Amino acid sequence: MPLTLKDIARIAGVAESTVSRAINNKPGVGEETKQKIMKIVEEYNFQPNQMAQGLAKKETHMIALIISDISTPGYNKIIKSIEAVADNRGYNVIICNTDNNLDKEKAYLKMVSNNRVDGAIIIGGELADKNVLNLALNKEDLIVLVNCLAEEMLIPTILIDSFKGAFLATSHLVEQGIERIAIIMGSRSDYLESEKLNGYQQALESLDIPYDEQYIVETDGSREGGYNGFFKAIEAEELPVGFFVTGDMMAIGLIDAIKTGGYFIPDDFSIVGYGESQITSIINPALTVVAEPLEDLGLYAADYLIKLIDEKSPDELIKVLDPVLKLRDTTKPQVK
Amino acid sequence: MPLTLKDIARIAGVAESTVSRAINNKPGVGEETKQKIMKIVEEYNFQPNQMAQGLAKKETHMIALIISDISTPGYNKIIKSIEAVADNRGYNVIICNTDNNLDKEKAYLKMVSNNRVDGAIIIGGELADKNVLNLALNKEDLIVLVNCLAEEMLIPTILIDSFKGAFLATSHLVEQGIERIAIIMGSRSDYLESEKLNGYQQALESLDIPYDEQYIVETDGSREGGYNGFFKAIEAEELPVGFFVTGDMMAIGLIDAIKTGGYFIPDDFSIVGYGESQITSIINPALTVVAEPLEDLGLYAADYLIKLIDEKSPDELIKVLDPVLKLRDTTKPQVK
DNA sequence: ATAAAACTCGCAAGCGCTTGCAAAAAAATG
DNA sequence: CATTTTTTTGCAAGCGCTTGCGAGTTTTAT
Repeated sequence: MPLTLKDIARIAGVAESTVSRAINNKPGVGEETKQKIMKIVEEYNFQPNQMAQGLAKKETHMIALIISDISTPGYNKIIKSIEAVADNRGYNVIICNTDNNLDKEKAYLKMVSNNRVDGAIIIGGELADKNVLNLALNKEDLIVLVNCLAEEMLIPTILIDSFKGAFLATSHLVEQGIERIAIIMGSRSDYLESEKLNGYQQALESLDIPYDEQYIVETDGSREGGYNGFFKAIEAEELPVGFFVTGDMMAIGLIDAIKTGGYFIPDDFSIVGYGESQITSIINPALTVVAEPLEDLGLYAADYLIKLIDEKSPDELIKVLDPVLKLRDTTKPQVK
Repeated sequence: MPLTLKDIARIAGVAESTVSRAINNKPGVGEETKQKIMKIVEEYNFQPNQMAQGLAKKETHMIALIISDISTPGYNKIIKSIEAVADNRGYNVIICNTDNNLDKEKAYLKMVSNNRVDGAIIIGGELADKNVLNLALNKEDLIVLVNCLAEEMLIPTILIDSFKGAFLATSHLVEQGIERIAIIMGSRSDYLESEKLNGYQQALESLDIPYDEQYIVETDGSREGGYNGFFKAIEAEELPVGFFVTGDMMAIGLIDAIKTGGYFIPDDFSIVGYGESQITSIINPALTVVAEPLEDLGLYAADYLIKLIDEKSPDELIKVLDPVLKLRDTTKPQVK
């Protein structure tokens, strides 16, 4: 049976309130008494009951981490960094896997409006459903969105600049001497995907390279999608020689397809991927990618949320992080 | 401001206690009153304050998930399945990444002895440090160990039969007509690794194949370890033609090494890996592995812990799950 | 009909902590 | 030294819920 405040108070020969104040560094307790109390707290390794504290203070020191699917490659990095800063600031993070189930999502969001957690971080795609958010949340609920956007809702959001990433990727291919570049992407209706498409287009445009709809292959984002995407892409009148592929799994499929076709990378085709799951560095050849700073993403998100909770409102509502190009083995300068 | 029990009681025109009993399905409240109350609860979407409930009942409905490193490939599967059953049974899981830091681990374990969570699941390697466990835990603390062993401590444990897995792997290689099999493994001092070594030996022995210390390569378990392991292994007098490699990352390194050496898989060397991170199915050639039923692992662990919490003590203290062989492309029958 | 048993329900205490307020003690002032 | 000011401390209420117990009500048995 753990010790209680009362026990400590009795041992120290002071009132509970004094102990409480001492522990929480509140003013109104003499230096001497404080020392004495802290020594006892130390000695008995006293830790206040979080439930009671939560009840009294109406804060839980917990944040919810709402994700559609924990196993998404790369997300573990985000989770890890979120956990790290949370832990560091005295918060626990409880993980909420929604399996893309709106009901589960709503239920989890309810946790924040019911003050079961102090706030929530929502990661990923379809989650930022406006209706769901509207329905489940109150005005004063604290949440931050990561890598997804709930337009018009004025919800703090951290995201990685997909446009810039795509721009980088495409420019890089062009710099290698490639002009016929196909983009293998997920659904255009996904905001982040459409941003990538924009970046791709802009890059081409700014380099005076004609843009050709034939080179745009929309897939379901899966490995198979990438695989089939290759064969779709090479149906174009002029064979594309560069690929910008917007997702890890698609990239893997694409590489499979290219190899299956008997071609070589990067000799026959150059590829730039997008994302930074471990996988891409492991496959052979190692994929040149636009890497997302996932740790930073988690870091900012957690920091932001905790600032919100501590009522130190952060500066910007939307924080955009820059991706960086990681050169590996799927691109190389073309010899003309 | 969320509704409270008192509000509901007022609305329903009954006492708080009655509402409480109704909500918790406790006896002592008439069917009619109960209906009425439940209707109101429904209508107002009332959810009891978890803090208060926790305080009063001394249970938190939270379990801690203590892991050395969340990003370990494959662990996301365990986490996901744990979260799934926890959610299903009305528990939240809070994740605790220790970074292999014993102090952090101790701190997290304190959460259970301080009743901040109802129990904990500890996943993975060095965590089951007897001293730490002893120090941090009380007799009545509820924890279950996953894939690690705290000998002599009588702590419920779920693990995957490494011995059997290694046995399977080795036998499979032998069945392909391979006799000179090297094992690329992590540290012998790791319990699970040593079990794998045992399984390997036993398999050879049972098939009357001589066992040769030269074929045993101990590494640090990393990708580089696997890479270097290959070159170490082929120093043997007689070239091994089969490899049993006990970890994903090592397997990747090993494959790299073999390719670098200009050899082909599975023509020159056959490989059986161990583990079931996504990675192994993605690399080329896809790795034949002893797959660990990670989802089941999480599932059992969570179920076990919650049973413990609900005081329905499960049958066995130690549950051993069987791994299965997944045939892919790194082994094939040898033509003699 | 009345006594006994069986339910239903409400009162009130308590879970362990925080915090406003007042009392007591210490320090500063005239 | 008395008085005011400041600091230190303790009392007690309250956070929202659970639960033992007793009062009130209904049912069953006699």
